[in-house]
Amino acid sequence: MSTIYDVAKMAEVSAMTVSRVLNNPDKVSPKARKRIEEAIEKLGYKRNQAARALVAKSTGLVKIVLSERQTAQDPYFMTLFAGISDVLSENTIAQLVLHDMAPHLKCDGMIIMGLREGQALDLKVGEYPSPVVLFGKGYDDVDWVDVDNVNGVYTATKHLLDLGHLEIAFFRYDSDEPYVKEREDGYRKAMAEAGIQVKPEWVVTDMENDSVTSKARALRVLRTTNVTGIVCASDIVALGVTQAAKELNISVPNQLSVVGFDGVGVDMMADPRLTTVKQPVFEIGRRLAQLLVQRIKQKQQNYQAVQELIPTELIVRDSTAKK
Amino acid sequence: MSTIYDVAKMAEVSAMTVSRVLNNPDKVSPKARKRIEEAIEKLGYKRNQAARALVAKSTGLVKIVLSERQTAQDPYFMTLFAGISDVLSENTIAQLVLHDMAPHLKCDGMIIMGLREGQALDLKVGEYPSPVVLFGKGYDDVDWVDVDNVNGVYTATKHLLDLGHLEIAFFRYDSDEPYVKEREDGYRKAMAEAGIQVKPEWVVTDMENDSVTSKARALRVLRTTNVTGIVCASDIVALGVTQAAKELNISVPNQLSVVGFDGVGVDMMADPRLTTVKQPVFEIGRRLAQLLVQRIKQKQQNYQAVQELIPTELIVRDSTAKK
DNA sequence: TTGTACGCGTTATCAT
DNA sequence: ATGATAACGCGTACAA
Repeated sequence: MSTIYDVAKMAEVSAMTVSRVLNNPDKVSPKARKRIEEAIEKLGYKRNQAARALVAKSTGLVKIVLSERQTAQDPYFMTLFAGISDVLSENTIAQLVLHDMAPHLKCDGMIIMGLREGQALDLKVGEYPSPVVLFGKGYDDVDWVDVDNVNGVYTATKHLLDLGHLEIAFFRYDSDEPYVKEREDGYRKAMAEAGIQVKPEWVVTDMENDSVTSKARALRVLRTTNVTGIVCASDIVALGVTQAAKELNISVPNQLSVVGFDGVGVDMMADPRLTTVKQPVFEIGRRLAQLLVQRIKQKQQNYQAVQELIPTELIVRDSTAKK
Repeated sequence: MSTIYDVAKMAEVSAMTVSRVLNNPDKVSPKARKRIEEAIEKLGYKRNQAARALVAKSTGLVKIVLSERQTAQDPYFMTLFAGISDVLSENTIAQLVLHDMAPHLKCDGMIIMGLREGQALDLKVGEYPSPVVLFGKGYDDVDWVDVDNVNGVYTATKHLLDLGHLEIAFFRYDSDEPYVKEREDGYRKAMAEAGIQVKPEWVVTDMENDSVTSKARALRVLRTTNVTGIVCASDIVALGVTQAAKELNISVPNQLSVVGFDGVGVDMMADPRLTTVKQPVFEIGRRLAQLLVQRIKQKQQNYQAVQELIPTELIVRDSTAKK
């Protein structure tokens, strides 16, 4: 593998001039530049990234941290990851996917999508030498990008209200992360605005985000209440609801309207296809990475944390109808 | 950021001894080692990967090359990618996702899943300084991993034959890649073994792997032939077939049995759920990466190309039944 | 067991 | 516009 010295020798200049052609071409005379470029071509010279990184004190590497649950099984995180990867690779930044912060490993930046169970994230400002971007609301003084959960479910609930539904339930599940609570807030906000008192039995929390669990709950609720609309904290929950309705011979959407949340594939697996609140997951991934790349390039100056809420989109399909 | 020299100073040894603790801990006296480890801890020392790479002439980087079509929109490639990423990251090898081979960029190895349209892959043995693993059958002297398409469809066809079907069609599509042809071969093999003459109108090639195209074709074929079983070159094709059957009031699986191929999500979106030939996509991704990592570690010795055919699994669901 | 000296390929600084 | 030199942090050969 040839080096700048080989190129320099062939072009009869010093290594420094070769380096200039690579980095500041306009600071080299056209004649010399042409000779050098030819030599580069002939020798098949490739920049040595390691050497560049060594002197630049950069690594060209970004860590992507996610919990074990956030894996290939989950199309949500795969899409997010694809978006991130897209932007990073555009910028020739390599990525390493990890399940913890791997503090012994130097990098130019980190995107944290989740941590290993039990690993609390404690980031203090400036504690990390390289920029960090979080997926999901985090500390006030750290950059993050999140979905606008409140507005998403608000819109979904309003959709049902507009269709004439009055008795609308919200099916949520337990989570240590705040997004489920936010979605509930969106529901409550829409109901309050419509002047409808939310009955306690309408807001049901289950342990798992899982269609079997959800189906069981739906059977229970549909038998004991008069709800005609159900807003779900996820498409998986909504899938369970459609299954329960089928078992009870309740027609969706004629007798029951159901709205999901996420829109990453499960929504299409339900029968009927779900009306859902779609997250622009790939775009969110891209945004996370863009923010980080920007930080890496601007290097430390101007540390006002950037925090963005990405809007969702209500996709109306076949699981909702007029009351 | 501290270096081995800082650690050395604090531990009152030479930098060399620190380096030994990092690489060959057993060649250092326990006392010195303990002091050094404490110093590392106190200083928060992190190895400089760039410096290591520079001297080791390695990059710690692998390129993943895929075509534009193979993106986030496609769960197949995302899953494959997730498998690759899984193994590489386990081995602390960073990855860069590209749409061409980026020859100006040095790396320790490459996994090629596809190339930009029109970019022919011409790999000559030993031409590439770093190891390459291909997804899909490639040159004889290059490592590759592929799905066992022939056996996959053979099994699927045999499944229909075992259910008593005799007039079985194969719906394929055009592709510049050989896998569709291989799937057809599997179909023909099973039919031949069963002693059934394949009629020309049974093997239908469409331009696109697309459910709309496929639906149109299915309408045509179902109207003009007596087939009771259709083996499809992909789940997307099979999805189109179920849609056509619904339109013609042909019951799947009572009047028509349909088998798909892939098993990456679309199979669950069809109504009824498809019997399909499932590829272990994530595992294939892992295997690709494992092979590459092995090559990188063993560095050039023993260059017998490794070529693996990964078996598929027939998943019987609701789209096939006895004739 | 431990240390010295040098090289890896590039770039920044300072000179010419 | 161009070049000489040092420095980046680590590993390896060799020496002690």
